[in-house]
Amino acid sequence: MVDFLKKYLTAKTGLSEEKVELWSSVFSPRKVSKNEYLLREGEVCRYSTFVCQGCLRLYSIDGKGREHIMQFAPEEWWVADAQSFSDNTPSLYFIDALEDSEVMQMDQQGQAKLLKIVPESALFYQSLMQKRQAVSQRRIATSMSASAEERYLDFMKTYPSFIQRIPQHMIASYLGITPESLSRIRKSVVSKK
Amino acid sequence: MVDFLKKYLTAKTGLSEEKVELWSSVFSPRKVSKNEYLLREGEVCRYSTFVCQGCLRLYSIDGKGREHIMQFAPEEWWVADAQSFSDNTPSLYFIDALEDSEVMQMDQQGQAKLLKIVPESALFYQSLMQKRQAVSQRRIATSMSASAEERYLDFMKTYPSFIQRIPQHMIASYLGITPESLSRIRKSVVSKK
DNA sequence: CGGTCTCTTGACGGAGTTCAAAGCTAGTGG
DNA sequence: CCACTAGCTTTGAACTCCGTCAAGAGACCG
Repeated sequence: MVDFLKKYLTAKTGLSEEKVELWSSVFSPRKVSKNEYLLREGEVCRYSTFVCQGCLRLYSIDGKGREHIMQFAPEEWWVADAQSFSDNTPSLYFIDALEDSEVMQMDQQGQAKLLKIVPESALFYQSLMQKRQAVSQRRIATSMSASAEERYLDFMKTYPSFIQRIPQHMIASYLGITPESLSRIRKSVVSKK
Repeated sequence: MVDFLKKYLTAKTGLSEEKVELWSSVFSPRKVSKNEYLLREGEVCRYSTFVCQGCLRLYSIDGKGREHIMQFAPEEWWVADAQSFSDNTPSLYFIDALEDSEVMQMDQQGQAKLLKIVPESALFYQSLMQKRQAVSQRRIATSMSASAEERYLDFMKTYPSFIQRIPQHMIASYLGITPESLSRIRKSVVSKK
């Protein structure tokens, strides 16, 4: 579990073994079983979470009680409500596990300590944040310009591995459509081929 | 123009006069006339821009030739394609001026220099980035859960000052609806009151 | 097995788009 | 300083995509 994180950090940052060792030392392993929550709306997000095994999701629930999935997080993904994590403000989001999962978690003190002992980490997290922002921007543009079918095809192309293991109705929620619509879209996509 | 930036930095960061002086020293003033471009799709975004006077917009153009506005930037706002700016990759976006404007710009070298001479700036930009991300997340959730009318009312509540000076069809573009729809929504909102 | 959760299918309705045209407004040049 | 044009906003009518509601078929788990 720790090894998975170390391997990831080495691959992504190219830092020395000692640095990677220090970096991963601020994380604690944790097992999360399916349907277990890591964060609920109204709570403060205490951890930045790295997924070693399994799959999590980040989502909100709107005024009409409907779920809207913002992010899926399988192996090698990070999840947190960054705003809540760094400002200690109550989160608007939920995080839970779609499968039995193994994760590594860092709290705020850990983050602060990490910045001191491995200053390079700041750059890494900044670039991570930037990529996340780029994805969000793209998603906004797509939700405005593309039809439900185009969005589904785009999703399949971008995250082909997600199709296998994530339930249809959750993909629908991510795409901003109903499960019924997604079912019809899939049918029509297949028949077109 | 420089003074406007200094005043802003002092208010936002509470740093000393000398630090603010150093900070603003990495910026260059620039006048942008209405409809002038600061960035086009395919170009690298060379500057992080702070608006002192006027109003800019950040938008994309989709495959069908339609504009989708991602952000308006009046006084005291920052605009840039952060991804392109830091990675030197071609941007997917356009930035242009809705009004004759005065801005302060910092390039990558300036940013690097700034980090050395005013380390506190890193925290500031990180938090800026985080807020931007929070706004994007919220916008995604809203675009999935709310009707066009709800989105318009939400926009009016969140950015009341924009209504006065930004053309309707651009607000429609920001909201992801057609100008015709926005016109009808406005009519119905007025008649309800 | 039995019950719950997930996916599919059908019929219908409604929010928003598209296309077309007409009024308004504001900027420009003579 | 007025006249003219180009762009912005409004309005109408027809259409379309997707949501809603309802019901049935599978699949998974205790």
